[in-house]
Amino acid sequence: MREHTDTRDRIQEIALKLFTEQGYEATSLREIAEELGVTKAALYYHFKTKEDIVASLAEDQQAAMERLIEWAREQPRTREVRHEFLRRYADNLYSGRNHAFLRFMERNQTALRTHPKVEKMRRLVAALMEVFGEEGDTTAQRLRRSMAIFSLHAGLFLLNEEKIDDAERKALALELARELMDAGSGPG
Amino acid sequence: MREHTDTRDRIQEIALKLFTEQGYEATSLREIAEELGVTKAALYYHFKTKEDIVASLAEDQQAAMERLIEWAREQPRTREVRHEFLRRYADNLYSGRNHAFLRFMERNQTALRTHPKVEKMRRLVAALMEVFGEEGDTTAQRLRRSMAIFSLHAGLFLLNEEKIDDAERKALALELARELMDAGSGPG
DNA sequence: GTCTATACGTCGATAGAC
DNA sequence: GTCTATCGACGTATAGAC
Repeated sequence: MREHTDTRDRIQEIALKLFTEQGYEATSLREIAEELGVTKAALYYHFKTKEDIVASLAEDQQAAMERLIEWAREQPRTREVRHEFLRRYADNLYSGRNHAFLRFMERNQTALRTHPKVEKMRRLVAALMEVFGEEGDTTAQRLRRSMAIFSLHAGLFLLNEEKIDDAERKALALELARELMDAGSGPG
Repeated sequence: MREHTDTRDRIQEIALKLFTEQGYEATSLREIAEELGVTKAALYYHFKTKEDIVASLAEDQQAAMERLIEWAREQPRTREVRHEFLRRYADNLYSGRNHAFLRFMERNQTALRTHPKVEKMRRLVAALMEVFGEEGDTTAQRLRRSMAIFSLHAGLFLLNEEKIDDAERKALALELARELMDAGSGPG
């Protein structure tokens, strides 16, 4: 599909790290190149533009989220399915670069507001929040379902001072997400 | 205390709007000046630097939050006090520029990470989340108290598609915040 | 694939006239 | 208080050698 060099992967890794730590606009291609040990021009061999680096990062995560939404739509509307849905999303989040990418998105919402792939990701997150929504739901229920997804995102960084490992963090965030999801759904 | 011209106030208003909509770094002083109908140089008469505009916006909100934390520390640790605390914070948030400023902070976390007044504000938000913490609290409880504050911040923009007014939005966010705060506190 | 060199724009900020 | 004019630094991006 695409040529897959080590350098390309390292650019993604370093870019995501610096974008998250310092901000998207505040991070120049010069900085990325420096940390990588090459010049700016080398980056342009692997990526057409700065935005293109973000696009490449969004692509993997997008596929995973689309698959999860597709899965959820085919399932019966039961409490067990909703819990399994949250578990799958948490597994996805807490593995690989996925959580790092979502944190980057959340911390740089405005800077990335016109980025097509980021807009797509925002719509997918919104879809996650609504996939178990039904006709007669109240606004109070919608709020709780949204906050269920949100608590998974927030879990990792809200508890960063605690002396616990990621597995426990994930379990705690997931437990709260289930409570909120149950409170935001009808019976059954 | 300080000379208080109309222009100074309009600069704050327009800057906060553009910073929130477009991002802090993505908004140039030229844009602010243009929307105001003056030149960049005029801005520099009212504010020493770009960061100084942010600092001025933080100051009002900081005072209100410090007062609220001070108040909470003097109260007995009861359920009624915690609910009153949330109500006061929500009143503060949903009035004036306070909520707009916090949204701006959340959406531009990384770009503002080294800004002294913004760091101070982050510490104050953390203090709000911990002000009802006690010695033997579990991590699960801490997470719920944090999410209680967070749900007040999130309430306004998570429900932006709903056809309800701000008063109802506030009431719904407050109700969820109470649930989370109760779940994150000991009995009494 | 990576380099040097550079084009070209915009940024924040300042000097000095009015 | 606001202007014109300008500075130096840095940004993204490209051309062309190796």
